[in-house]
Amino acid sequence: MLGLPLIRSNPELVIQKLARKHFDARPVVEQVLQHDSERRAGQTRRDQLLAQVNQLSRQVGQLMAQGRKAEADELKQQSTALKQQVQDLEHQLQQQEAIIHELLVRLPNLPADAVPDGKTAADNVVVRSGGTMPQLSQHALPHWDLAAHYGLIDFEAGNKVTGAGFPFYCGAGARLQRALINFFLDQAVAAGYTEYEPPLLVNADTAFGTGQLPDKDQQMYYVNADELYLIPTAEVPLTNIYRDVIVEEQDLPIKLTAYSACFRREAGSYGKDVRGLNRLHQFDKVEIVRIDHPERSYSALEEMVDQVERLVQQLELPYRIIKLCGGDMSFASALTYDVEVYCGAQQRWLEVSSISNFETFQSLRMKLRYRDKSGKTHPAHTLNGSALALPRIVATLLENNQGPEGIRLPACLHPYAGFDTIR
RNA sequence: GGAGAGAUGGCAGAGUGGUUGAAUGCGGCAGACUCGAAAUCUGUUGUCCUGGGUUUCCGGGACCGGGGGUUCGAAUCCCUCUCUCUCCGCCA
Repeated sequence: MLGLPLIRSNPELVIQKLARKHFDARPVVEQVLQHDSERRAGQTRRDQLLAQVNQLSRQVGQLMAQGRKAEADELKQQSTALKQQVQDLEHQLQQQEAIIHELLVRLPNLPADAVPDGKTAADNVVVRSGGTMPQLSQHALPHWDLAAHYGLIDFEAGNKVTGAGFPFYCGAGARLQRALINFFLDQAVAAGYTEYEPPLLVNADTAFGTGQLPDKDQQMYYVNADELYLIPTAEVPLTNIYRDVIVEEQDLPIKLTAYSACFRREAGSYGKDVRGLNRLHQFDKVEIVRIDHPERSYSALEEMVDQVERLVQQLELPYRIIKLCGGDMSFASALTYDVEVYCGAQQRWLEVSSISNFETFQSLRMKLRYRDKSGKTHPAHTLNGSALALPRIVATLLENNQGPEGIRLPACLHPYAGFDTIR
């Protein structure tokens, strides 16, 4: 969420920047300002009254110690009279704080200045691209046909056992999953990220901290009996390790990585978008998370993009890196790069990674701060990215590398898979 | 799942109604000693909200797991929730 001091000191800037995300912030900002000034006035009054109460209580204590009970009783009555006022003010303050919080939580993050103008995905900007486009024959098959032909993925069994979007990987297909996960994790560790294995279920505070709650609750699977959410990405548990934490400035950056299964309800998706591996309810992903100093967070973002770029290069896939425009960015992000790979048989670009700087948006929600040399605390910047999400990588590897002898794997995967071609 | 114990500042650990934001120790920071370090000594050391001055300043308030209550006054008493530990049961 945005910080109250920012809104207080520069409401027009907030409104203006959120307009670039095509969000009309004016009504919310104005309400925030009004409730905030009322709240502060209320607090001042409450604090004054409480100071009196505290004063009286101290005097009562002294009088009692001296055995001057009658005088003490008189002061007690004065204090009791103040108490009702304090309680009323207290109640008002709590209400006001709740309202302000509700309002603040509805405001998206401000886009960075580097974010391109635009409303939809069509306005995104291709930053750079690489790799060579596959030369496939007319008879090239989409990955779902290839997966069936080589016995790599059993969609039907998944449908029966769970439902659509929960496939089984089998044989070389399962082995390929494991190979990719290990390759990605090894690469992340080599880049200085500490490997974690996170819980797959998280509580509501955690889901709130990274911004999944309250607005994206329909995208998460929810376990009623225990009030827990299945994670849509390892970002959620990883970043929340640092919820309510103050880190020392010299300990930044903090770099975390984890493999996890990810669960998404994907309500509202349909058609070719959900065919085969294109969009699943459960999928595997290696995530990288970084907590960094505000001055360094944008160079950190570039580093993370480079890291992901090296992965798709090693996988020998044609790719492009895209900077999302204001209208296409997520609620919590200040700047997002997507990495897409070209999937030859389907003849379409598929998003395999999304790398974002959230600046202080998540930190303010989860009270993640760092302490500078002078001892002051400031919200840290948080970033994360997929490095990488597996299903669309698998789809693209299968489609682009198909040939008469089978499906070739890129060299980087040979030691991990234990084979170089799927036959 | 059953029974019991507990949750205090970065850590350890006192504190059962009255200047207690909280003893003591460790750690951290600053200073003294030292060529330097160790040891020793001295001082200092939490977070958040808020008023005023407005770079280091001065005040008010809140916070001893979360929430609620009793009281003039609660870390201390009561209720409730969560979590941790020990024992029993079950189990990968």
